[in-house]
Amino acid sequence: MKYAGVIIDISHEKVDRSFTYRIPEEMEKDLRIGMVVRVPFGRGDHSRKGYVVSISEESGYDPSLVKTILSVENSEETTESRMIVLAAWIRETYGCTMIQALRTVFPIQEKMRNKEKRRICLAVERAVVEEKLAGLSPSRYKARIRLLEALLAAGDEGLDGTAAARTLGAVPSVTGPLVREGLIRIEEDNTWRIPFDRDSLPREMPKQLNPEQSEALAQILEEWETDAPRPVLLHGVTGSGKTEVYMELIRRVLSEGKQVIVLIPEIALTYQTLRRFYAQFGDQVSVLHSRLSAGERYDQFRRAREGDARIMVGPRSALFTPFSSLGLIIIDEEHEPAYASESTPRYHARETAVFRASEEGARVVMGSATPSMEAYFKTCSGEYRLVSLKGRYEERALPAVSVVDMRREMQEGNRSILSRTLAEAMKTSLDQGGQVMLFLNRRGYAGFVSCRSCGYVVKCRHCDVSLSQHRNGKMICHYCGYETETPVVCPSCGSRYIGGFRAGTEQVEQVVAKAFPEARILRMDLDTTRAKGSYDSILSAFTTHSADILIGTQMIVKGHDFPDVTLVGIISADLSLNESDFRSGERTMQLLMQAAGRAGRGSRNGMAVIQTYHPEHYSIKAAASHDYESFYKEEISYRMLMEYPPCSHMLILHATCENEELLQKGMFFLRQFAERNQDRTGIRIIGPAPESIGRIKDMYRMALYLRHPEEKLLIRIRKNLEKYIEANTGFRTIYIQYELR
DNA sequence: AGCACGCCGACT
DNA sequence: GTCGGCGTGCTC
Repeated sequence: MKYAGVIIDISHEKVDRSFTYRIPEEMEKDLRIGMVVRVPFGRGDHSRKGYVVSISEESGYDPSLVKTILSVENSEETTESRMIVLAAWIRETYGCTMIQALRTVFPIQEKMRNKEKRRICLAVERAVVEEKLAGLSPSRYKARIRLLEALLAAGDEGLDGTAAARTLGAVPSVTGPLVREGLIRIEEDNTWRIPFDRDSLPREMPKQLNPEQSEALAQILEEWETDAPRPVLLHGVTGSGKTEVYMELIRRVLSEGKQVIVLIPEIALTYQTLRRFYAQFGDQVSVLHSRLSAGERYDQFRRAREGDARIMVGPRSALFTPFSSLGLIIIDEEHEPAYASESTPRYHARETAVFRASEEGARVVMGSATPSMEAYFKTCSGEYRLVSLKGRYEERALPAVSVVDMRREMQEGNRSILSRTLAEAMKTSLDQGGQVMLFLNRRGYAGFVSCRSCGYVVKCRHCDVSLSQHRNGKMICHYCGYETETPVVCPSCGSRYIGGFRAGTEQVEQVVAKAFPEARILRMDLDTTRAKGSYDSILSAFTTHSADILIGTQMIVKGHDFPDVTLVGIISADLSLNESDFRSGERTMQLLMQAAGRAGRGSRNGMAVIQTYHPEHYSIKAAASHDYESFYKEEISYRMLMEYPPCSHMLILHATCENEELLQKGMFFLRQFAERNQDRTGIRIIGPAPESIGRIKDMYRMALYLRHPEEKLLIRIRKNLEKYIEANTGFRTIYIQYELR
């Protein structure tokens, strides 16, 4: 006997979960997830529409109470059913409950529920209502009086149907008689708001593609002509004009009558991206971002569903736009970590986009100047098609990059954060009226220990990642849990100048202020941008040249163009290079290339200075010579050797618990459970180890890593783990998330 | 959401 | 008593 999990198509929170139904034998063969069925529901066994969200052998509910599916309503694919299939895939691949997956795919839950967003309005003159009110017995018609009085107070606007039902008890048994009497009217709201000011946005004609761009376009179209078009990776240096190629592709897809999703990595870029797309495509463009109100988000999804919008621009979540005939998904800056969700389900937008596209017969084009190892790896295996866009737009030269060896600075007696090369370059730039950006490529907290004389970094002997310094003086590996004492002298050269490496923006600001007392300095980090609007005000102050030097973290290198910037200084490439993460080399290369790309965007040529204790490292050399391919070759051999993704796959169990001891015990059992699968499957287990931030808000955090070349096998092991955790009450207070990479 | 059930005041 | 409005809880 087979059973189906069905979500009832009633818009209400309390039935927002799946109900088990028996599948009649004759349906067993054809029933699929996402299909619309009719099921008996509630006391009266009223026949209702429902969506099949799961199919299983067990009922998981008292079988004597389980009812049977009446019929298949619609075996055709609808937009909604396709989104349910997508949710089922997310659940299967990344590990979460169906409800969590559905919430991800239909992110505007509350508003989805009020499908017929109703308003209750008065249907007659106020005087008539007042007269009626006076005639009603106050003790008998409490609910009606309450409603009518509220309507009188509300005026022409009327009341929101759902809100009135909740606060005033305006349920059908109350409104029904009043509607029949003709006193009130229930209206459906049918206008939607546009979450941006259309009139402020300029319009422009399509730009002519240059020969490079035309060639790239031709290659992509050639791929699209094949029987099974592969996802395309458009690899083009910053400023090579990838957006123009996207525009041309979009124009073609629109002319086929299909729709387009444009993914961008973060909100900060939304407005300027929207501007460019609106200029070309006008009202067909819609946006989504997290600052929209629930109502605005809902309206954008509805505009998409009803064909009013045909291009959706937005972050990760825009991937779930309910287009009926999706033709193309564009993923801009494909390598950005923002595409990986950090909450359950931890889906990756790139993979999810490829899945959605393959289900719906759409194409995927992703672009980057510094592709992720994952995407580039897939172009090498032939799974994706690589299209390169060489040469910078309008022939602007890439900035000259010089790498400064900080060990040498130290030996020659300069112990300042600023090398002599950087200080001189800053002086020259400022003297010539240019602006300077100083970049701290730090992602939060860097706890590594290194030697300032020789550059030695304390690393894990098993995992080849940096160890992190803990409060108790121990050094810990965040992958395998390996522990060692913090060295007092450098094990490599014997120097005493070994210790935690810390450089904050404030510290840099002080040093710079001392060295360049006349320069106007702006600092941009989490502290200075906490207040609302300060982000934009700092950036615009710098754009208008009311400051000479901008010091900041990651946030200063994204998006904005500063034409007067002639020098970009990277204070220490080691900050990201020595992060305790196997991606540190990749991230460093990306950040450095991006930062260097900020210089010389205007008419003047730019220059970048990278300070480091590892001038020989391939990530730094590649960034300095703008040579992605040679970086890729080095990095992929490291990933291959260490069996890190994309050469192998990794299932990460993130566990959180208030009780540290219980957490450790639980993780120990999970490791044991995994070990029982080890001989048969050959998975490699690392950890458990504390997460890089071992405690947040009094919750302890640990991770366990399982590696295997086969993604499918890890998914199977995850399912077994889920069952094991479910069956053991000891895990009740431990919150576990899965991440698959 | 929509239905049943149970409570409570009003009226035969 | 009992009728009917009204609040509450449940639905595989």
